[in-house]
Order: sequence, then C-alpha cells, then structure tokens
Amino acid sequence: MKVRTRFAPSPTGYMHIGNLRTALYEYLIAKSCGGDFLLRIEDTDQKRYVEGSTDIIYNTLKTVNMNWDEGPDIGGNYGPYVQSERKSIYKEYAEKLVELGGAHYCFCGAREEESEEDDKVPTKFKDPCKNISLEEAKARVAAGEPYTIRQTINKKGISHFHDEVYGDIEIDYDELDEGVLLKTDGLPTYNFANVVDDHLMEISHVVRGNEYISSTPKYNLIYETFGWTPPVYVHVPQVMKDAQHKLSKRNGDASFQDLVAKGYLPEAILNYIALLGWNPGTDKEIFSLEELKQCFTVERLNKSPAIFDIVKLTWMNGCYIRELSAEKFHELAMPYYEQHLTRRLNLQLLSSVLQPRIETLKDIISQTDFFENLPEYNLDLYVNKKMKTDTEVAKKTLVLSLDILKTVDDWKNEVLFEQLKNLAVANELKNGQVLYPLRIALSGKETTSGGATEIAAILGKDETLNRIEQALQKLG
RNA sequence: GGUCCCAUCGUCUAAUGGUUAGGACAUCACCCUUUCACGGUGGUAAUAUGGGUUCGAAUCCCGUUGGGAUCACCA
Repeated sequence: MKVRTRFAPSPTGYMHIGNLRTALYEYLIAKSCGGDFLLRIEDTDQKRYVEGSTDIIYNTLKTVNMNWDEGPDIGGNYGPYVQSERKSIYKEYAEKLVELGGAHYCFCGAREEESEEDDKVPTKFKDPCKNISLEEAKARVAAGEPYTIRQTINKKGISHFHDEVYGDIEIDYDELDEGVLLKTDGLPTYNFANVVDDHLMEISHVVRGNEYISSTPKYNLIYETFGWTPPVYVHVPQVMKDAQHKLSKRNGDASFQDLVAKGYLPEAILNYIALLGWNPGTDKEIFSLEELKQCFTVERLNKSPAIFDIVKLTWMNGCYIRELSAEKFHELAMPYYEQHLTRRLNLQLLSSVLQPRIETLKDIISQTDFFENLPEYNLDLYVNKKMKTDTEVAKKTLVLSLDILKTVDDWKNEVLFEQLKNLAVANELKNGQVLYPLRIALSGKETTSGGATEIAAILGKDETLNRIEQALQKLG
C-alpha cells in the first residue's frame, strides 16, 4: 500500500510552530519512502475561519520547500481538498452510518457552556435522543426539525489500538463520548470529517497531536462500522512554551511568520523543530530538508513533550547564517540596510564583518546603529586596563592616527590596519593603544562588530576623519 | 473528579539490563585576538521518589509524587 500522509490545518489565522512540525513529520514520513504528501483544508467551523489563512499555509509550506502532491490549489484524484466543499459527502456517509447503527439523529439543542465558577466536573453526556426510533427520527427530520447526527456507542469493554509512538493504548468504551458528527448546519465536526476524508483520500498514516489519543477509539469505531481499515496512527507530543503551558496563539507565542520577521531563516526554523521530539540517533544536528528525508524514521520520535527553546534556535540560526555564501548573506542583509542606514557606507565590507557575528538578521539593526549616528558616549570608554589606554593615551594616539590616516588614499581595511600597526611600532606603542581609542572614537560603543580599521573602512575616509576630530575635541 | 499519557543535566536529547550516564544549547574558565563575535580547549550540571525482579536497573514491574491531555454542534 502506498504511503500517503496529509497536513490538515484549519484556516484560523497563522502557522503555529507545532502545526508546522506536524506537517514536517507528515511530509517526511511520506517522502522518506516515496509516498504522497497532501494538503487538506479543514474549514468546517465557519465561525473560526480567518480570511487569508490559506495563503499563509501555502506560503509557509512553500518557503520551507515542503511541496504537496495534492491540494486545493493543484487538485488531485481525491478532491475536493477543502472540507466545506465536501459537505454532501459527509451527509451521505453520516446517513449511511445511521443505517449501520453507528450513529443516530439527535434533536437536543447545543449544549450550554457550563460556567467555570461552579466547579462541577465534566460528566459524560447522556443523549436522550438515542432512544428515539429511526422511523420517528426520520419523520421529524422530514418535517424540518433541526437535528444533528451523533455517534452511537453501544460497544462495551476495552478498545485497543496501536500507536507508532505511544505503543498499545487501551481505553474503556464507557469513556467515549457520543459526540456530534454532523452539525445542525449540515457540516461535519472534525471527529467525523477526518475519518471520512482520511479513508476516501486513502491516507495511510495519520500524524496528529497526542491530544487526540483519547478520542482515537471513537474514530476506530466509525472505521469499523463502515468496514474500513484504520490508518497507522502517529501521535506526537506537544510543543511547549514551558513545563506547564503549550505553545499557543492565545499566549502570543511565536508563529512561523513571527520568527521569520524576527530574522530567523526558514531553513533554520525547520531544522530546529525537526529536532523537537525527534532525533537521528547520531550527534548530527544540522539537517537540510533533503537530509531529513534520508534519515527520518518514526521509531525515533519521542513520547514526551518538548519545550521550544528560542535560545537554541537562535544558535542554530547563527550556524545557518555563517554557512550562507557571502553573496546570499549580503542579499538578505540588504533590506535591513535600506531600512536603517542612509549614510553611504561600504556595505559589502559591512556584510563580511556582520556575517560571522550575528545570530539573527534582526541583529543587524543593533549592530549597525552607530554607523548612522555616532552615539553620545562617556570619556570613560577610553579607559581600558587590558589595552593600556586612558584618555591621555587616547588623545595622543588619535592625533597620530589622524595625521597618518589623512595621507591614506587606498581606503581599505588591510591598508589601514598596516598603517596603524606601523604607527604603533614606530612610537613604541601597543596595537591596542592605537586601535582601541580609534574604535571608540569611531563608534562611541564599548563593543562593536568589527575592529577599528574595519569600521573606518566601512565609514569611509571623510566620516572617519570627521569622527576622530570630534573625539579630539571631546577629549579637550 | 473519571480516563489516558508522560518523567535523564536549566533546555533539546543519547544510552532498547552491564557506559567513568554520552552529545548539543545555555553557563563558567582559559586560548586565539584590533574591542566584540567566530573558532579551539576544559569545567559545572541529570536518571523525580519508594519498593520490588535481577549477579547487575536510567532501562523491567508496582506504588507515590509531579506534569500534561481529554470529558464542545473547536479542531
């Protein structure tokens, strides 16, 4: 049987990191063995629908290169791939399930939300409509009475199923809730739609969050009643924000697009989340999507929840930035330069200075601010014990540096560095006594990306001389 | 509350009865050095807990504790 997996998000606004990880695992399961990966939009709750969501889903999958073989936009042999367009299919199967005894018509109104205050524990819903005869129910439906179709669970005993990650799970049929399968509006709930669609679309492996473990026996019951074969189940643990809370939109936690906006590279994000709950069994940590396809196996999926660690993602992003070609890095940095820097600078050199030092593209902003405007700084900055400088030394060496720099025409880092090193030697000074004060004069900051001569080279001759003169004035 | 699930350094994890419990991030120290960063070297740091089983347990079993999930006309 061909391996077919699906990513089935609801279009509710944005791409959650946990969802993206689920999609990745689905993609890898299919692609590691030449199977199909498809995209299905689960929009059966029209109340939660958010305009533009499907584009976010498409764009996210495209930017991380997870291409789907079938989907709403490209079609396929199992369409339509949007659940709201499959309404008649669900109705047909729901009615069939009623005939088979796996469901019944229900005329109870929607259950009222229990107020949080009275701490009554949730109890299983006992549906009185279960006892209405099929004939009577059909008559009421024909008469136009609003109805839902609910799952009927008469089975007793223990249900068993196997999960690829959690192993064998046993749940008592008594625990199962006779949930609504087809809503009053004629649309199915997830509980029904996923079963019908996964079967009709010949999905072989269902990957989803482990919060579905407890309802899986209900789905199996539906498969059983229809005489269908259930898929292979792969329940994956949650991605957590901390030990108590899972990552959620409600807490304003990072989504894929938020992370990209914060300067993280899509490849790095994907690499990081692949390792949240899965490991290759080796020490290798940097994986391209292609490499993941080669070595991914469900056996190495983890059972326990994983906390999303932005610090480690940041490190990994730094690795990806350093691996970029100089050209590519410059291209990615350019929008940040354009937005934050107006001064004429040697941007190529700036990129080469920045690339090994930053961890997210957004770091560019804080690392380059002093180029635009020399910040106010305290003269204490010139005092550095290790460099053996203080304001007196600074005054002296800046004068010397200014003189020599005025004569330099070939304004390149190597040339500047050579000149100033020679100057230090000629005056029996340590390199640091010349270079440290110069860097302070040019940047006004205690630490900077790049050394004094690199900064000078980036700034250009005019502004460099200008800032040295300003510094000398400041030093009196 | 019922039911189900989970439990190794702060974090992500490796070790499928025998390891000085390994790696990575973070952190600390040192080296490199034109500040910072990169890079390099080294250090601190974990089997939640109590019982079994076994020659031997992080690993298997039971209890305890802690955490999570679920019990919607949401997915």
